[in-house]
Amino acid sequence: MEDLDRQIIELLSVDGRMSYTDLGRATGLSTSAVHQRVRRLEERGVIRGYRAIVDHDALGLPLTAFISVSPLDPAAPDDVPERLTGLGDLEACHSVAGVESYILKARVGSPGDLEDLLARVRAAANVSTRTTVVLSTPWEGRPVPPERRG
Amino acid sequence: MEDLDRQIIELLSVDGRMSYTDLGRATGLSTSAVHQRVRRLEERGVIRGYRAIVDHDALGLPLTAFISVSPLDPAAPDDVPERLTGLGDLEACHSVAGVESYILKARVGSPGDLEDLLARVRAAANVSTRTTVVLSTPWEGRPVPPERRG
DNA sequence: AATGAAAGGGGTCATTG
DNA sequence: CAATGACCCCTTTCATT
Repeated sequence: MEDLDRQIIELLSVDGRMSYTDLGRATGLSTSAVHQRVRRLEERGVIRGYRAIVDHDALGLPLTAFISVSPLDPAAPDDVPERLTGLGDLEACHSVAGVESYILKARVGSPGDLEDLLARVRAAANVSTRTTVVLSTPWEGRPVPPERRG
Repeated sequence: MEDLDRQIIELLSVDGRMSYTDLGRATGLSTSAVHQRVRRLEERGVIRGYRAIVDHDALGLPLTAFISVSPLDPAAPDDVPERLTGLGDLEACHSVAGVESYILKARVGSPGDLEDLLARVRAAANVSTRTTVVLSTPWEGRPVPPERRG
């Protein structure tokens, strides 16, 4: 990973809509050179896409929760992620090393919606759940800068 | 929140670099109408920014972990988030209702880096930690669609 | 609040070094 | 792999409704 690529990634992590012209000015490359590098980063899967960062409160989804999941039948084949896909309200699904098997991140509108979601999760994947409600989020989604080599 | 705004937000959540022209085509609005709406969504703070989504493996940060944090001195003023800001490697900090006080999300390069980070977290905020290592991430950062009204 | 037009700048590609 | 130049499309603004 070249230094120029890391610079470009860092800039696009902070402002995903920055123009190739501005990226060029910031990196000392021409517009088309930057464009070429970005295309290659996208093709290689280093840059996976671009997203608008949205305020969940404004969207009517003020309640965030982490749901830890344990399969009830340890003998059953583990297809929990597949069963939870398309359930809605779930932003992430991590397989973890710990007491439980998965950690889910949920965004809902109200405690009632969370109650509904938990019922749907348990039913869809045959699991028990342990839920941790988020009270506030001092910071989130902060881009972790790419590793620098000495 | 109007339906057109929700449509625009959904489109920009999936492709944060979509052009105003394409947004117009997708929503049936003129380019300038879309542009005006996006500007207002940004000004109101509904759209908080745009980010490139980056593959952490490719950046040399293949190890993700959730760190649950408990203050050692419950009498001390709670400024954990401030103390952890700028520590690096931390992507998020949530204040939570549960046995522990905070959940942190970390991205590091190796178990050794995680060990270092945990020491820094404990020292900086005077806390004990409980860490859950992520083994794999079936999905993450999936945009939760804005609430639809019946 | 949306439209359409006009002016300027950026994206895109082929070519060259 | 980067730079240049040309062309086209998009962005941006403004007057109009």
